[in-house]
Amino acid sequence: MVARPTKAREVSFSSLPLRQRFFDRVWEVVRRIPPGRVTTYGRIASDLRRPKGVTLRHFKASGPRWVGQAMAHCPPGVPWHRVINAQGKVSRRARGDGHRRQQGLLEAEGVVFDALGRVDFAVFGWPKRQR
DNA sequence: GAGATGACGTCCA
DNA sequence: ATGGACGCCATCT
Repeated sequence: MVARPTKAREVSFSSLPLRQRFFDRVWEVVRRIPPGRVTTYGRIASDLRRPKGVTLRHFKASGPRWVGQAMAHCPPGVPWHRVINAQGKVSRRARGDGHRRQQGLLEAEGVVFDALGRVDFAVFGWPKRQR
């Protein structure tokens, strides 16, 4: 899949955007996260295979954000709420209050947030952190 | 078409 | 600990 120059709207049906392919892979991973566990955008990105044509540097810098984009466009049935940021917190949305709902869903699954709104990855992280 | 913006992470003061 | 700048670029205004 060669990254073809996207001339504004000419790509509507020419091919499934590279982005869509990547999103599919992300959702596949997120679906495997068990209830009551959480993982991070960066962890998912680094676990996924880097798309061809994307430099390591680029992927490292943008991968996590692409995962975030994938979460923003999740199809029904994907436990998007189990993905949080590397600081152990629920990421605030630029608009809306989805992050509140997210924390609520996690707490309903037994995930505990400390006073600073952080989750202990040693307890709730997925995959389970080895030590 | 130009400019701003991200459901992030890392580094440095 | 924590606050701010930066990288990177596809989308959205």
